[in-house]
Amino acid sequence: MADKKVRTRFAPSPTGFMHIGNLRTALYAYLFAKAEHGDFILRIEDTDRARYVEGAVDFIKRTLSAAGIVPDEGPDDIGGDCGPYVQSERMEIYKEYAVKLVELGHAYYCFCDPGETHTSGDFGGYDRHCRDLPQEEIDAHLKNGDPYVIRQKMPLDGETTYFDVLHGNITIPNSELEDQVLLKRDGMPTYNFANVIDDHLMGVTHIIRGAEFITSTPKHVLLYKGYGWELPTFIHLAPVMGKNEDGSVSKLSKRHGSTSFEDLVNEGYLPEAIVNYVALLGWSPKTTNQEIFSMAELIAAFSLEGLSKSPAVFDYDKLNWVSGEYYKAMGDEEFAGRARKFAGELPDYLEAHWAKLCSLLRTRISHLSEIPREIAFLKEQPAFDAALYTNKRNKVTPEKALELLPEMIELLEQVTEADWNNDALYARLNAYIEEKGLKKGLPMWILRIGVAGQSVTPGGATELLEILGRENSLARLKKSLANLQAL
RNA sequence: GGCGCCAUCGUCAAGUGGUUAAGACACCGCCCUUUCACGGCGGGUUCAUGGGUUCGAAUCCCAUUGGCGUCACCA
Repeated sequence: MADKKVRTRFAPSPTGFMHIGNLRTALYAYLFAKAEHGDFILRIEDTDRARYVEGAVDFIKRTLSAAGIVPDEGPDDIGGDCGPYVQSERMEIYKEYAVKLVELGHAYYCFCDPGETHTSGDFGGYDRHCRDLPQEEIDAHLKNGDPYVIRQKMPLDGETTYFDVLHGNITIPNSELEDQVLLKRDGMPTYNFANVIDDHLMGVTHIIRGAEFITSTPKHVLLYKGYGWELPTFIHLAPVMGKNEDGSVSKLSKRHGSTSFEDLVNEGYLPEAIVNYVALLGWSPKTTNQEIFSMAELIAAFSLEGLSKSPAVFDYDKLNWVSGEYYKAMGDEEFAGRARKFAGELPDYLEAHWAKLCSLLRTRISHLSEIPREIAFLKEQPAFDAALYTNKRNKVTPEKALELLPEMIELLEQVTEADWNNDALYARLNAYIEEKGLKKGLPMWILRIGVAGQSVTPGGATELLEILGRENSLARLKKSLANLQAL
């Protein structure tokens, strides 16, 4: 038999932000669909009126778009043949199918008040009070317009088994299954019901979702069977974890830091880099050791076999590395443009040398929000300890600094404004170094510390001199010398 | 607690009965170098524990332990 066209879906509830775990689920569903030349559907599961967040649907669409995940079908302008793609707009459909399931004998009306206790001793769930109500009683309630819910009629014994691509056969005793509500008192379906109806009606062939649904899937399976529908293929993804202060791990959440796509973008991580990293969290390519992937490359490399069934810990170190790789591969001009708004207010001399500064920053930064810290010393010369003039390899000591700094200041004062650039300064200093028979690292170190005031800097001595400008540099050096002499 | 899922370096992971147990991040060392970074080279650390099965087990089975999930008119 010819394989049906693959259709996957991402079905978020509109809660206002895109958690990294959700982003990964969406990404895998998208990658699989595209790898199989199938369709990827976006469906909004907004059946919980209490949790609805205004504008959340647009937010989800914008986020997916920024991440490069493009739905083939979905709400509003996205369109498609299986709409509407927002569950709150499909209420008549759920009602119709719920009633149908009652007729099929796999569901029943329940008139119990939600406030009443209806649990039985050894069984934790609903006590099935209304499961076998006489038909006349049901009709009377209905005729009377009494509020009701529709519950699923679970098998009382036996077990339910289904196949999961990652986990193999999963079997749950039916005694664990509650007669769950399918249609709520307000007419809205529950997740467990709407999900099945929509996945079937929308022709979803592969359900890719989080592992938290493993134990509720038998309920879904019973629903499919109740209607006589073909089962989709299930793929339950292991969760994304975060590392706690004490070294333990738990499901990734706010307390682990920035854990939404939006947060990460705001911190200056490239969307492509985030997607790249997240793809590798719980999946690895089968035929390559490649680490850096474009979306097209991910699609080409993706297969279900590469999915991991154990939880993965979100690692900022590796994200930083991936992100750094993207910036290293980026052109100077594009980097300068993206980086500018992270730098804040800049004095004129830095504004003038922004391009140059960025070329130094680009290879030593993992995300853009590191920039203010990296360039703070350029805005204002930090106070520093003379001990910074100490470097073993270059034989640098504060005494040496005291000796050479005056000479170098004198030499630099002879350089004109017009010649004040990296190459000319370097040539000038080099001549001085050769004349004195010094090791290059010695005076350069002293100069760099003197002008920067900190041990680690983006760029070497002459590069910093150029960026700071003649006047500023000389002022800084003189100040550093004065401090040194005062000791 | 019942039920279920998971278990290879600190982290992401390859591995599907016979390997010196890949690779990447991080870490350490060396080289390069006007610092750091980049780049190059090298290094240490891993099969949770205990039983089986087998000539042989990270790979199969069982138990233990641990982690996680789930038990809503939330999704």
